[in-house]
Amino acid sequence: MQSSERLNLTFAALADPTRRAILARLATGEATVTELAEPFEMSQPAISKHLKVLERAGLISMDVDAQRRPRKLEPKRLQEAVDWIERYREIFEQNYQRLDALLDELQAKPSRRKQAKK
Amino acid sequence: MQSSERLNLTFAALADPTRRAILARLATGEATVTELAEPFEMSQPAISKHLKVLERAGLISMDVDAQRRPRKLEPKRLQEAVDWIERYREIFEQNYQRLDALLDELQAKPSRRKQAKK
DNA sequence: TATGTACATTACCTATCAGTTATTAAACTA
DNA sequence: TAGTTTAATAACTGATAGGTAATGTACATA
Repeated sequence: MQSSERLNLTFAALADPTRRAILARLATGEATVTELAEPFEMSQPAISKHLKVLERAGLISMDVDAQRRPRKLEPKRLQEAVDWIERYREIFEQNYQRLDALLDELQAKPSRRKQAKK
Repeated sequence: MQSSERLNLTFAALADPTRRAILARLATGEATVTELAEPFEMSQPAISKHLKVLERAGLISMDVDAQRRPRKLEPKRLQEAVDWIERYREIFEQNYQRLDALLDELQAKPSRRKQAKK
């Protein structure tokens, strides 16, 4: 799968509060579907759907234990998401610092700041 | 707005490749709608809609310059998104390290690893 | 072997999303 | 002032998301 496609799935998966809560729970350790469903006022199939979304995004994986299907967190895709954001945030911060320096320099000389382009 | 609601909007906004490309462009500096639309095979209203999604999420903001409406990046919400992810990734990594240590310890004694619960 | 448990799958509904074309508004320019 | 540029808005469409209830399936156990 393409990196861009993976990011689509990852960010879409993270956009739902139920799914974020499931990930938060799984950060503390494996859990079965019943355990994961317990805190929510939602049907079991609804939780299974959310789990499928998380699985397609590669954020969690499944084990098999008799009729139980414990899920666990897969942090790799979380890291990819962070990496994407950080890259652009850093470029921006650099520009911002350059802009700041420029504004400081202009202020040192007779001020022309805040003047609109005419 | 609630923190959870903000994360919903932020991650949903990041889930679209066009919107991520717009953010990437804005990381290098301000740009008008026409400039932002140029790389895409998409109508101007479509881009305006994407910008509205990014704006609602607080990821960008708008200036006014005559009939132009230059947008710029607002990195605060990007940071919030990173913070959310990192929190749970870290908890997980800690557990993972504990698990590793436990497995090492078990391996030092007569091995019972990989035995399924019966 | 019959029953209960854990979970997946299916069919369905409604709301939202991502795009379109057409139109409108505001500001610059010849 | 007439025409052009920049961008927003409205109305429409098809696809997808998130939920439901009903059903099916695999396994454990009495």
